[in-house]
Amino acid sequence: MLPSERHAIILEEVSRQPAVSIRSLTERLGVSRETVRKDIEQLAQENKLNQVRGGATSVRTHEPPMADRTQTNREGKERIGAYVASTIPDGASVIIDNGSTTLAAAHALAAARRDLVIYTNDLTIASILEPAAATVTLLGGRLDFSENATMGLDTLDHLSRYNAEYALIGVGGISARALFTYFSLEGANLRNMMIERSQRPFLLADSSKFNVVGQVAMKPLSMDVTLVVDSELPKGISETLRNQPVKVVRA
Amino acid sequence: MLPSERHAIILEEVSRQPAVSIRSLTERLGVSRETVRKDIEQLAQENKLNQVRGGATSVRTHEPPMADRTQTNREGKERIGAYVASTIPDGASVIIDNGSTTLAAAHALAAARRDLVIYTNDLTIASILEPAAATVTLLGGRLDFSENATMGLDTLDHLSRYNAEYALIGVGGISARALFTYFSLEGANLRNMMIERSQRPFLLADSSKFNVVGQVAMKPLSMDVTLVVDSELPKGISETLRNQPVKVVRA
DNA sequence: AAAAATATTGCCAAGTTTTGCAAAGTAACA
DNA sequence: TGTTACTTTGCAAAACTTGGCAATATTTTT
Repeated sequence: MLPSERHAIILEEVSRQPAVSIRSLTERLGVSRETVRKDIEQLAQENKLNQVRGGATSVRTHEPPMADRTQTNREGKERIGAYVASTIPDGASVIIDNGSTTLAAAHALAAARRDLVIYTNDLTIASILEPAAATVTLLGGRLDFSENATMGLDTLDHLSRYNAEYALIGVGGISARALFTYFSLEGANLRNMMIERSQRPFLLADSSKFNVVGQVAMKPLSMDVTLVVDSELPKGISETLRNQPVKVVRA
Repeated sequence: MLPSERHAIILEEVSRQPAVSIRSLTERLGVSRETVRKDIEQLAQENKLNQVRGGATSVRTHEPPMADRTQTNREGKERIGAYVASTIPDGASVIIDNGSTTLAAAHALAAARRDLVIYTNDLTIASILEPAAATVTLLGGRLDFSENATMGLDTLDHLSRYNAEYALIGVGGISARALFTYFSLEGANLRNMMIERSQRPFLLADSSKFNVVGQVAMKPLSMDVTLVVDSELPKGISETLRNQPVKVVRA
């Protein structure tokens, strides 16, 4: 393996992903840790990438604006994310919707898994999952800038062509009165179809969603789903769920 | 083994792979290290390949990564962008492909226009155009991370449902020999359809694309297009264009 | 939550291998 | 014999590996 070859490969990796580790590069390139480190050092001096502890990051400033939602009950979202990442095996196909909880799950997947086949309407999630994905398919449609995700009939139509093993779906609210609810019809329709298009759908709801009622209810569940929560469900809700094909898991 | 035979083999190897080592060539050719080195030295002088320590690399197989391309001939790209922004009226519908030249055009449009209806496969362009757009439709498909754009059959299929007044389309290269070329078949197919799907297609080519030949040629033009350039076209190219339905505009 | 144990990483200094370069040597051929 | 093409040789420079150690993260234990 020629030095110039290595440099090209390193740059390619770092342009495809936000970051690469020295560890992974030593395997990929078949050279020692030090050599990789020096390669990175060189490339960093040419401003082709940023050298960071343990590896390198891409030089481009591609930092999407993070909504406030990401911060509410962050720890709970991370626990939920870690749980689903441990459940989904390498190489699985996964549908992921847009939202702050699914974003946390995407982070966990990106760190833990490989060779996933991803379908998502969320641009941020699509970018994050690069290191863990064999392919990422972005669902087309009208772009909703506040969500940084696609929406609308085109998105539904595009999704309808796929089938995946897993689906990760956030909820707008979960309550005894209306069960799973969302804040827009488009969002509810999309999530309904995502459930139908997967063999093992996971609904993700951190505690900030408990007893929240959105304007649009989800269609009655036609298949078994797993609800992943970060803390115990309020009594009323868990009792209502008994009559539903919902298995509750506490992460 | 004749020198010319060796040269042919070396060039073939280097065109098949991004790089070859002297070591591997000595085995393949059955000659000494020094002979191979001198062969490479000669070929490098003829610009048939690049000499690097330990071997040789192909003179250019891939399009340079996006980060670099945005910088090459930036001023020219900006002039082209300003021109198309002045041509396209408020409220128009526009198809835009992914690329550094179209990115510059998107910047200009974002600053100057209102209420546009945008269709694009480029995530960066989609984000940039938020202030200028009534709606942005992102074409779905497999995400190409190096381009930050969607590609593939799904993208073609999604695009096929739309019609727009304008299209802004970059080229990989423009030459007298092969006319408009791209560096991937997927990219060429997508651009072909973009032209067909618009009433007034614009091809954008800054001077860094002149006399560059990509691997894939564009389909013969079936309708009138406007080619926007930032400086005078080389003689050979402009003469070849006389027989084509191409109107050339210098921005 | 703090502290201790463990693992990872950066950096440096040998030591080894590979490579580039130049000069001398050899073989083939007219 | 002289020319050309290639090989061989020798050496210095560059590249790569190895091992050690300190700094920094991470995990486990308390």
